[in-house]
Amino acid sequence: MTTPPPSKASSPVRHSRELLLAVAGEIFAERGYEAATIKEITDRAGTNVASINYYFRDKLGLYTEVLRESLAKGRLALPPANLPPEERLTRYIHSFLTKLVAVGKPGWNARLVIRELSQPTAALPQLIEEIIRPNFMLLRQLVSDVAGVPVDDETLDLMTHGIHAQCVHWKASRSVFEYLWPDLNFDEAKVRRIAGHIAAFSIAGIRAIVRKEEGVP
Amino acid sequence: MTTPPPSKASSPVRHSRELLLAVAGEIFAERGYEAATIKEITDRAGTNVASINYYFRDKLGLYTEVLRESLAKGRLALPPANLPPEERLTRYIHSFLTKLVAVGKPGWNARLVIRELSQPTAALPQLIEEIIRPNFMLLRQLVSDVAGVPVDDETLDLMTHGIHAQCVHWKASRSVFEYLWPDLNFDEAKVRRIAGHIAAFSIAGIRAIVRKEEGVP
Amino acid sequence: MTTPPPSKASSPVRHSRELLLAVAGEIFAERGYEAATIKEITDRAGTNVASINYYFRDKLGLYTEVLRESLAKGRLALPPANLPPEERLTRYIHSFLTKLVAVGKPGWNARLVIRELSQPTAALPQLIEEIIRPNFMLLRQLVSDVAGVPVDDETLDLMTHGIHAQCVHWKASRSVFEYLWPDLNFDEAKVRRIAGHIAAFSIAGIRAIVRKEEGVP
Amino acid sequence: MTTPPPSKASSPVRHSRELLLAVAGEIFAERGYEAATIKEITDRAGTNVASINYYFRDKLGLYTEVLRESLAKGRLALPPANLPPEERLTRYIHSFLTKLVAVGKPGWNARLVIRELSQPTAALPQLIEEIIRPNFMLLRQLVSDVAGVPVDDETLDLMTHGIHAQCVHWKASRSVFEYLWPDLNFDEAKVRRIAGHIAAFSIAGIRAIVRKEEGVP
DNA sequence: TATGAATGAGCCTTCATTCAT
DNA sequence: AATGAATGAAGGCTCATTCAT
Repeated sequence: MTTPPPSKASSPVRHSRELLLAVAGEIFAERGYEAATIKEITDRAGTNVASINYYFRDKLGLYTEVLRESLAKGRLALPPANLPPEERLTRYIHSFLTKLVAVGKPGWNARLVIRELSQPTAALPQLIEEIIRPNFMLLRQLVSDVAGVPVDDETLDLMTHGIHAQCVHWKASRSVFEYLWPDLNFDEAKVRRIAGHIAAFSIAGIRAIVRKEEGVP
Repeated sequence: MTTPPPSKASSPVRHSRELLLAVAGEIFAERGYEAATIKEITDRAGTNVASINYYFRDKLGLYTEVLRESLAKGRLALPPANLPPEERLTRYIHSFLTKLVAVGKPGWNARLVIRELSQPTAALPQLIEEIIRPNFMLLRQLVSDVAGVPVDDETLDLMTHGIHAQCVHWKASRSVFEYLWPDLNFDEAKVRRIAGHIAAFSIAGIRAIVRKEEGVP
Repeated sequence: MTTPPPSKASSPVRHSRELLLAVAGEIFAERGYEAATIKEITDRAGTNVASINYYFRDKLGLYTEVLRESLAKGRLALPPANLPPEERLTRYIHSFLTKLVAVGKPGWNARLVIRELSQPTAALPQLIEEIIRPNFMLLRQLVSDVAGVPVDDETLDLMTHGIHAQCVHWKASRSVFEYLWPDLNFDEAKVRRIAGHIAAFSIAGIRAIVRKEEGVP
Repeated sequence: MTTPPPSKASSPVRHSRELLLAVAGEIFAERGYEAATIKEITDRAGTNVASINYYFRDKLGLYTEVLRESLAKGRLALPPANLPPEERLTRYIHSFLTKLVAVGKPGWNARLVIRELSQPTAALPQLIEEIIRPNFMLLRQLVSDVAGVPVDDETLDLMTHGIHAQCVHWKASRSVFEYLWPDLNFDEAKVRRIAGHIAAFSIAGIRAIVRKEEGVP
């Protein structure tokens, strides 16, 4: 067989390949895996349909590669450890939300991930292991810190899910927002407002749940 | 054009049509509109591909009809007005959650709706107007009642979104749960537990937000 | 089997059948046999698709019946024998032309025949035997009378074809006329003008041919 | 869109494309647009149904291209100007007739054009502008020359139509000839005989009409 | 390194036809 | 006397994939 093309090496000129990935990201996010056609992708990238086979073996190979690029950008970092827990949680929520919806970001990274959740492909496990679970564990730790006292696992999970859900919602339901509130745009002030709200709302929630668990009336 | 077959009339024998709708619901929810094939649908329903044309004109007509049936089942009702606000909110959350994830329900109704959100078709506006907005307004009223005092619109919206998000999450992220916690099953006790948690968590959140708005330390 | 429906009997009420024939005539002439659909025919006639099977066995049966009705209307008669030959020929041409293009006639009878010629079906032989050949023989006789002297068969045929062609042309090329001369309409005066022209033109042609055959310089 | 394959360039190897066009010409002429199937065309050409999409986008694209090729072959030229008008007209008729029916020619070019007239598609206007009108104007000029004196427009048109009709008739009614005179074949002698007849017949007609217009008894 | 040419497989749709009622 | 329900067959079209160059 012919020598397959380099898969990761940083060769000097990999123009077409990069271009294909960028274009494919947009189109997969826009149309979904099934509805996207490699013809549209290669047309918009200015290459031949055969280039997909050349660079990525097939359509699924292209999709997988696109998704992997999204993953790399989806990981979140913990805020500085020296801050108070509430502040750390607030900052985490803010950076999560920023990654999801802030203007100026290429929106398709997150949209692709959202779509994968409602219409999983073979790539789902990798997605979960590489970003969803790690991010969840981070958030779980922050929630635990805010609680301040040991909380049983199930309760901790429930609270973490709740906060996670409140963030993801703004991306997942975007089509509804665009329909119901066409003027809504996620500039920096708006993102800060929402993040602040979720944090305050949830911190109160955490405290209440903890108090109840401890039997405090 | 002649009148194809009746669209709503309760004639005594409409076996094939009903069957097709049920089967199509499952398959559309499972695979998505694009990936679903009418051949698979008609095979599983034991009819001929031409039956789609006969009953629903084409694939999109079938999908539209399926979605419409889901809509009819998606509307929620307000809990009894004589209960205290917190209890009413709790009950609303519980019935919402039940509709979304409870075992024994044909899960595809809600899954279809979730999917529409991440991959909207022309049917989205109808979906929004007929169930999403009405349900949102109901929940918004309940939140307002729990707050007890007038709250500005934006804050009220944010709180409502937060609660809504915490509920929907359990359906929207189901594929993740099935992967991470394969044993998780939404029996009645589990649903009650989750609903109770969301309610307690959120009621505390609402109160905190309200206090903060009022300038109470 | 069930008793087939009466095929020719003048039963009191044969509404649907008549209607189907009329509608089918228009549609077959308009679209051609292949492109016409029995659904469109039955829709426009207000009956069920199965009615075709009931009355005419199948699509071809319907077409055949329609064509036969056209045939019955396509036969021409000889003008009175006591007129001079030139006058008889002129009148024949006029009545032929009238049948073909005159306003007020349901145009599809002739159009159907024209179409059959360029796209013959199994019905062609019947069409030829029942109207084309008889009409041709009539015209041939008139040409012979105008010639006045015996003419060899081939020449007689050529002349007859020529006159026939000049008449049919106005129907066969109608789509071209409608495009090039949109205002052209075949009212009585116009038809008379054209018929008069063809007659005069052809009578001169016949005489010239005859003279040449006779060796007259 | 990308540039599909080149449409006119004379690349060295365009085997499949040419073959498809030739085969399609025959089949469209034989069956008509509706009744022709791309499967039959590609089978006979030894290619895959998808090749139609590759080369011509779809069935209509193929048909359009086939018709365009026919157009290019349908234009007639004026006979040498130094000949007497009668001789020029005779030659024109002969070359027209040759193009229409002479043996050895791929008969489908003209048959396709005839068919377009009785069953017009969207391609009709182009057909008229590119060959019918130009040819008509040529013939009209020749008729005018034979007349020798100015003739009013309507009369000139009528005479031109008459001659045109006499020629086209041999192609348009071919199915009738094949039925009534199975032995008839259009060898060179026969075509010459017919052309000579039409010319002589029509020249006499022209002269007679002109005389009548001038009031000569 | 990259692509033009070509195709197999499969999908949606249409349509004439049938049959029980 | 007529039709509602249903379907087999086939058609056009699309699309991912391959392979020689």
